[in-house]
Amino acid sequence: MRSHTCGELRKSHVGQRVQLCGWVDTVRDHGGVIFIDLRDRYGVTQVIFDPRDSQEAWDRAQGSRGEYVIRIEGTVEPRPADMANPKLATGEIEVRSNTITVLNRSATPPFPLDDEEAAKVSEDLRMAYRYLDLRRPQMQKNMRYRHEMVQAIRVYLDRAGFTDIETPMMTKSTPEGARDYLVPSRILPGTFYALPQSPQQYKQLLMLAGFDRYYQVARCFRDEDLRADRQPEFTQIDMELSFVTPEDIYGIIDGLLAIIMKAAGHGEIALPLPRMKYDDAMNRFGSDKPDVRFGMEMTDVSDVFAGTQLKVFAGVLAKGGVVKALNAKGQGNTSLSVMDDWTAMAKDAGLGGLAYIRVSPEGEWKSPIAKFLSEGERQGLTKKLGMQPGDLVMFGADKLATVNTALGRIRLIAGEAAGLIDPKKFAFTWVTDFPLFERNDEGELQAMHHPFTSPHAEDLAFLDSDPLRVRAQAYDIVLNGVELGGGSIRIHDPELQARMFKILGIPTAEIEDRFGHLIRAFGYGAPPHGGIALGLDRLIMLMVGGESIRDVIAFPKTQKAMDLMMNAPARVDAKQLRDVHIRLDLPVENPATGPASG
RNA sequence: GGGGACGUAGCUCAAUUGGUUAGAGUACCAGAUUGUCGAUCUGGGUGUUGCGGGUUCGAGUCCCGUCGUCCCCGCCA
Repeated sequence: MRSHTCGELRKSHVGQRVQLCGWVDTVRDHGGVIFIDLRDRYGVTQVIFDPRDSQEAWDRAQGSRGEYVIRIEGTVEPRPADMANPKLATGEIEVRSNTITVLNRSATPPFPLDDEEAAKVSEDLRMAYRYLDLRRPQMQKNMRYRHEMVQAIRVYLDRAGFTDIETPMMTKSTPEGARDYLVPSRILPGTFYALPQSPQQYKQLLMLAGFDRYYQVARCFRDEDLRADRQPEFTQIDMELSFVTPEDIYGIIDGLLAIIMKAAGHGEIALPLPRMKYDDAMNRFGSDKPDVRFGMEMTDVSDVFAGTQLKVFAGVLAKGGVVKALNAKGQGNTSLSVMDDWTAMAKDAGLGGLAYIRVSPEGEWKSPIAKFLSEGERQGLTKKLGMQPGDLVMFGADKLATVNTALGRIRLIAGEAAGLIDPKKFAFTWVTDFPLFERNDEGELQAMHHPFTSPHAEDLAFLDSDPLRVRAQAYDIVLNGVELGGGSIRIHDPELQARMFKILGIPTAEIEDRFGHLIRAFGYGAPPHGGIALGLDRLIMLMVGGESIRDVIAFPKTQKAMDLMMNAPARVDAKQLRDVHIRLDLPVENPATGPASG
């Protein structure tokens, strides 16, 4: 139907007879001559209709409206030099047309389809008409980027000897971790499949099967609450390798990320990517996914306050807590109302409050705590924090973990407020040596990563005596404060795996029921192996500078996990429920509300 | 589950202390217009103020409930 796309005609095509197809972007009717900007995913070309060329074509052009689908035939002509449009790649030419076919008409779109206007439109409307939203150049670009990056990843991994293997979407629920999406079985009444939270066990079994290097662009499902960077279904670049150390994984991912940065047009990055131990990440940045685009690290000032008159700090230190500080350089003029907001945030994060000192340009310390500070403490703080006139210093005092987390959050918003975060910068870091276990709310041990994660060999001695001290061979890759992915070296020894389950307090019968297949498999010669999974949506989001992974997913869900275009989830027929042996037990208060079937 | 922001024309927004017929830009429709490219000019308001209830002489505005979207906390091995 077409000889060219709407993005490719140049001066070199002048004189050629061409056929173009696309959507009407705009119609400019001058009474005589009519201009139509014709758009497809490749670009925009100006088409000119003159009644002297063809009255019939002119009539149809005049009747065309935005988003009509048309096909035109015409001759490529140069534009007079002063009428070229530098905003268009095709701006030096136009197509003089005497033939136009309206392939399809369009209703008036419910919102403007140009990027600038659409950015202001409420997101629910864009989602309800996602197919129109996707017509916008920005969304076309995002989807195209996504495609190109996945292509680059596949080529890279193929060359590195990886095999792409699909694993089941209908699998078995594993009660740890996230809530599962369940699929009822019709054939076996009362039983359910679960959609995979990740292909974790399958990929480990593939190592056992001898597939050496596996990868998959894997869809994963987690029934948890949504965020800007979390969707109930998302995509991972999932991989697993046999006979590897963490170094091997770092090397492969470093190379992969370098390729992706290049494919996204962000140039070369220095390799190897920087690394940081988990403890350092927590102590310096207060996060296991530190944003290392800027400094403003935490400093432990407990020693400065060793004999302090300040009761709050003294009390914390007496109980074995710490006092840590952030110096927001040059932010001494931060308003009290902002400080109130940040204090509320600190309290929300578990601190009793947020002590702070605003240093005036003259060097005067303006602070509710200033009068309690001794000269020695003043000097100690000045020296240790490099305090200068105009600085803002904030303190957190509590248990180490609480202070770290709370000040870590304050660091991010204070850094943002101070304009320290360069949105064009890409700062990667590995975070290594995660703890193997953590305590949950009930005080029980649970696996920080997952129960198949291998402990550090040198920490094995503490596995029973001091499990919280045991480090895992687990690692995350972080970009600009976003967790891009994580993985670990797995346990391949069935005895150690059984020991892990025991330490985690999983009863023997339950181990057999939930993991018996895995332990049995590991009894048949499991190679040492490890892997990693990268969140593809987050990666693409960061590469295209998006605010949310919804920007890089063609058909995302809302915060209530609804698809506003399909109207999913929806009710189903009683017969469908009977087939899968399900009887509904709905809350009584408002049975009429909720998503209607449709 | 909790905290916060928002909901008025197709879209983005305005509307004084609760006060007359709810406006503007844009889109849309009609007409004019032969070099525009955010075309221009003239004319046209197309509205269940998300929904339900309440207070009031009178509600877009106040109160209660509810629905929806977004951000954050919890949650996400």
